[in-house]
Amino acid sequence: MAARHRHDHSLDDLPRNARLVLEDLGRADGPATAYEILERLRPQGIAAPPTVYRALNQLMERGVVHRLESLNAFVACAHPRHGEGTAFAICHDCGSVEEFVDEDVNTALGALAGRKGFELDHATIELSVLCAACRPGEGACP
Amino acid sequence: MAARHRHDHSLDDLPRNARLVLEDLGRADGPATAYEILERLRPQGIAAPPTVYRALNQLMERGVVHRLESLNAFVACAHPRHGEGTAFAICHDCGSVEEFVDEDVNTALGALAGRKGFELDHATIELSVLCAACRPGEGACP
DNA sequence: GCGCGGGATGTTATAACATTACATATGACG
DNA sequence: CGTCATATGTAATGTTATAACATCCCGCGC
Repeated sequence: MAARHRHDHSLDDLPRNARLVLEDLGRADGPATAYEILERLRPQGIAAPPTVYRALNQLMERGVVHRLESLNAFVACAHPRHGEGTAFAICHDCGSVEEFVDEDVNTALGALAGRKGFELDHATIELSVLCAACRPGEGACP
Repeated sequence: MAARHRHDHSLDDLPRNARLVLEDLGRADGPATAYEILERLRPQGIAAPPTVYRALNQLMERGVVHRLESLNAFVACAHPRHGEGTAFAICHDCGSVEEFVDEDVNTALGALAGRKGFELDHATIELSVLCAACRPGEGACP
């Protein structure tokens, strides 16, 4: 692979608002609701919810942002290019989120769907956990 | 079973509103939002959202109702007494929901949590699928 | 250049989902 | 009877998400 192709999912060709939102989520280093993003980007000229939701949809289509259904919040993807099979562990004490891709889980879900005759489109896997740092005896969360 | 014990998870000792909501979800035979339930139970004297949400919380505590995070909706539990490890397949064409408990998936998730040092509290597993009836060549959905 | 088409954006309003806060009732149990 | 816990009623509000419509900007064929 010589020179740098302009490949399908380059982040360089993001629309302005999507780029702003992605940068904001990157700085946040954790989940954020659409309205939190909105407030933080008001100085940048983002003024209303549809602007944020449109940007988030564009980013989710590219797979660089995920929606956390159990929080109604969004996170920047920690493993770009993994595409499907992403799962999240959400600490119910400190709110930290860890993203991972687990082959065993995906295999089991694929097998399950197959047995039932379902065509699997997308899996939402969100674990409510107590993270290592928040387990008893560890002191406060990060 | 001699005389009727008052055991922990009897449905007989549900508060009035919880029983109404559970019966409604049973009749619905599919997911319903809190506001849909509210509208259907107005004739029974249910008048405001908190009444419905309180009843749903009581039912979820007993494990006889589940919340579908990806739909912001609720379903009566199809497998009472299974407790944890419940997953849902939601057809994005016809909206039907199937609930199941899969040991392989639960084992894989448990192992994953263990490796990461998480204490697993609850898993949200929701599959967006095309159900057998909605797959191409099958005609319309139920 | 000009028109035209599609994506992106801006803006107002409203829909849909959920909770807070406080008042009132009901029923078990000493 | 008092009081404690649970359940309920009700108004207001908070939070999340979309609809609907106007406008802009830019690439492309002519």
